[in-house]
Amino acid sequence: MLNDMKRRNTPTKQAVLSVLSSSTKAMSPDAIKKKIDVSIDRATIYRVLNRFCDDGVLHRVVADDGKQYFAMCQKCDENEKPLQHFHFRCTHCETIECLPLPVNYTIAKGYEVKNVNCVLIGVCKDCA
Amino acid sequence: MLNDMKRRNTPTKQAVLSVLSSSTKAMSPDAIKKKIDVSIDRATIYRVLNRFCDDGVLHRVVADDGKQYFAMCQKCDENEKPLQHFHFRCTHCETIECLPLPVNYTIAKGYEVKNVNCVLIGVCKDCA
DNA sequence: TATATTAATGCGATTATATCGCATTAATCG
DNA sequence: CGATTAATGCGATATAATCGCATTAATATA
Ligand SMILES: [Mn+2]
Ligand SMILES: [Mn+2]
Ligand SMILES: [Zn+2]
Ligand SMILES: [Zn+2]
Repeated sequence: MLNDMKRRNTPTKQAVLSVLSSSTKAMSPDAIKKKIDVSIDRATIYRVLNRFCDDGVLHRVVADDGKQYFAMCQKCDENEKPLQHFHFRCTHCETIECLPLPVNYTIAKGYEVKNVNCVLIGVCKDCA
Repeated sequence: MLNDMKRRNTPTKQAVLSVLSSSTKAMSPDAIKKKIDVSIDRATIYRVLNRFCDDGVLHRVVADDGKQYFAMCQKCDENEKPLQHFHFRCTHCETIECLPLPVNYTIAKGYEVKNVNCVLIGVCKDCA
């Protein structure tokens, strides 16, 4: 937990985590909502996802379609930094996946990189 | 020109190009609009920018704020592919710049990368 | 130069994503 | 059980971007 606010365990949070942990892909709030049987308010979904990101449970990718996608963090527990990796958006099956491909860069002196948001766009191996 | 549709030369297009060619940064449609003296409709700005992207005159970056930014293409004339490079969004001065830093990746076999959208987020050298 | 063609524009409406305020509900703890 | 307050539902709101359509004007042609 990066945030010290007390969190409560709720069915909504459990359901969201359940959906994302059983997915190999990053998912949009709407796609997550659709995967949950019971009706959950849109605003609640967003708030749950944002809190999980704050807490380092999930990470967020903004794709080139301007939308947010969420996925489980792998190395986020432990005090390790979350692994910065590329994402892949397949224009055919319209999915976004976390690639096991770290983002490497050698940036000019003076810049301070705090975060990255990197998406490769094309056709995934399942659709090729 | 990647597109064979006949384009007409208009004051709006000239103004947009003038603004972007005198900027080292990628700019949002709204920022571009503000830099132009005469009033131009929002929809027109978007259409002009989209056409320029289609024609390979400009390229588009979607930042992690979900917004679109536009910048001149360097290697887009000629029949060369446009250079795929990282961008940098400074959270302090709120600008987005094209970095002279190519995006390199070795992706698993089967994937076909058609485009990239890569943004590094942090504090730029002018703000550090 | 005058006229025809149609790309480009202005304007309003529309779509879509995401957030916010506030009253209510319910998780947690003593 | 009762108190505290995090979490939720609902409606309103903010913002980005696009679309339909009538009008304007850039360009080509006579
Ligand atoms: Mn990821
Ligand atoms: Mn660029
Ligand atoms: Zn695919
Ligand atoms: Zn800066």
